[in-house]
Amino acid sequence: MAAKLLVVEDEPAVREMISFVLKQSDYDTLEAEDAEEARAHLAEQVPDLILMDWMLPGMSGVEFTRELKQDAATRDIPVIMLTARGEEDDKVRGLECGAEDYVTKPFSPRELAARIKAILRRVAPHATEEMVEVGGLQLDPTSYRVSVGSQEVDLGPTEFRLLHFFMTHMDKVYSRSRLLDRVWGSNVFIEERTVDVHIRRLRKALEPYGVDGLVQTVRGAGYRFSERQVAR
Amino acid sequence: MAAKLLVVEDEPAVREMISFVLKQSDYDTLEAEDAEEARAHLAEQVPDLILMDWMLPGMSGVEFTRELKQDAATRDIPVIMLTARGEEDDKVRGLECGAEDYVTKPFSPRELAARIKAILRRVAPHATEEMVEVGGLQLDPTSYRVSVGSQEVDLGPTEFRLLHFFMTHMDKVYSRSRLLDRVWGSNVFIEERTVDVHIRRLRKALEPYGVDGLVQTVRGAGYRFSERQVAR
DNA sequence: GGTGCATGTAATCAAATTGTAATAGTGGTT
DNA sequence: AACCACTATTACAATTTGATTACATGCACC
Repeated sequence: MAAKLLVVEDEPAVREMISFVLKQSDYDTLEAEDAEEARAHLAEQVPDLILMDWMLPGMSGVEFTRELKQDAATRDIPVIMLTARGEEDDKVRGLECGAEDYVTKPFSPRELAARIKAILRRVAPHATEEMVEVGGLQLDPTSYRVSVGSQEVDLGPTEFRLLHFFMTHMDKVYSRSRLLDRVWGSNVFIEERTVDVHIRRLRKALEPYGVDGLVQTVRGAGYRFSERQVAR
Repeated sequence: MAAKLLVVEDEPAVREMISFVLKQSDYDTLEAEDAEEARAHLAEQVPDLILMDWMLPGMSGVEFTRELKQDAATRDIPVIMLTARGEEDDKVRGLECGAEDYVTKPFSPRELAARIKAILRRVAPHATEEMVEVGGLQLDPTSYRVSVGSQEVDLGPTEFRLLHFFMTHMDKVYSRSRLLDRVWGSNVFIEERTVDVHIRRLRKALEPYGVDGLVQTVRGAGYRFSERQVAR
C-alpha cells in the first residue's frame, strides 16, 4: 500500500541515504545505480515515482528521463531530478526533459519528503498513506483499518484496496478495465467480470453499516464512488 | 533518556539530514551552525557526543575541537569529524586534534549510525531509554525487563526488540520486510517467513498474561500492535 | 567437549482469499 | 410482452497466506 519509489543514483552512500530517508517516511524503495539497472526494475514493476540523479555513468539522468517519457508504460511516472549544487542552471533543462520537480544536493530530508508528498498527492492520492473519510466511512491506510464511527469494518485485502482507491477518487466513473489497471495493477490478466464480484463483496461488507450506497453502478460505464444518492 | 548529540555543521540541508538520521536511531539532537552557537549549547548542557564539520565559517572544526579538548568541562565528549571527499588527507590532522573518529561526506546512514553506536558504547555505556507501557504491559529498555503488573514476562532478545519496536510504534501495520528492516536491521538476509516465527514466539510468551491479543495479524499486509480489539 | 538457549529455515497444516463460471435478475427497447 | 445487453449473486476450486511445529546450527558459558 505504501508508495513505491525508485532511486536512480550511482553514488552508493547517497543512494543509501536517500533510500533511508524514504524508508523512514514509509515509502518502499527500489534502488538502481544506472539506467540499465533502472530499466530492469521498471520491467518488473512500475513505481509511483522516480528519484533520478542528474549525473549518471553511461546514459545521463536527463537522457534517461526523456526516454521514459517516450514510453507509454512509463510516461506517467513522475520524476524528481537530483542535481548537485552549482548545476542549478541546468534546472530548466531538467524540467524540459519532463521531470516534475528537481532538488539540489545536499537536500534536507524534510524538503525531499515534502516534495514527494506534494507530487504523489497530485498524481497518486491513494499512495500517500493519509487517512480518508467519506460519509462517515473512515479508512486509515497506516493501520489498515476501516471503520464507521467506532465500529470496525472487516475487509479482505482486495476490497480494502478497492475501497481505498474509490475513496481517493470520488465521483468519477471507472470502467471495469480501468479499475483492473488501477487497483489490481497494470498488465494483469483477469476477467472483467471479476470486478463485479469484488464490488459485490465490498458492498456486502459495507451493508451492515448502511454505507453500501456509496458504491454505485453506472450502467454501461462502470462503477462510481459517491456520497450523492442515486435516484431510484 | 536517549543519548544527546550535538551536530555542528553550517550547511542547513546537511545538518538537517544528519539530525534526521540520528533521530531515527533514537538519539536526541542539538544543532549549531558554527562554533559560537555550539558554545552556547555546551554552556547549557553537555551532549554525549559531537558531530563536527571539518569546515566551518569562522573558527574551523579542527580548531574548535582542539579548544574543546582543552576545557575540562568538554574534554571528555567524543567528537566525530565530518570531512568532505577529497579532504581525506586531513584525516590525520583531524585525529591529531583529538577527534575520536571521522566520516567522509557523503556518508551512508548505516555507517554513521554504526560509528556513533560504537563510540557511545565505549564512552557512555548507559544511554538510557524510556520505559514504555501499553495495556498493562510494561517494558523497560534499560533493565531489559518486561512485565504485566508484578509478573515478569520471559522473552528472548529478538522478541524483546520486536515487542519494544511494536510498543513504540502502535497502531500501524508493518510488513514482514519492514519489520526485518526496523527490528533486525537494514540489509539483513533473512527469510520473511522467519518473522512469523518470532511473532509466534512473542505471542506465546505474552499469552499467559492475556495480552497476546495486542499482536494482530493483518492479512496481506503484515502485523500490527494495537489495543483495539480486532473485529471478527 | 558438553549443555542450554537463541535463532533461522523448512515442512506441514489450516484458513482466508481470489478468480471463474454458472445462474438469476434488471432495466430499457422495440 | 418478448428480447437484449448488461449487472448481481452465488457456488466452487485453486491458490495464497498465515500459524505452528520440528529441526539444525551457532554461540556462550561452564
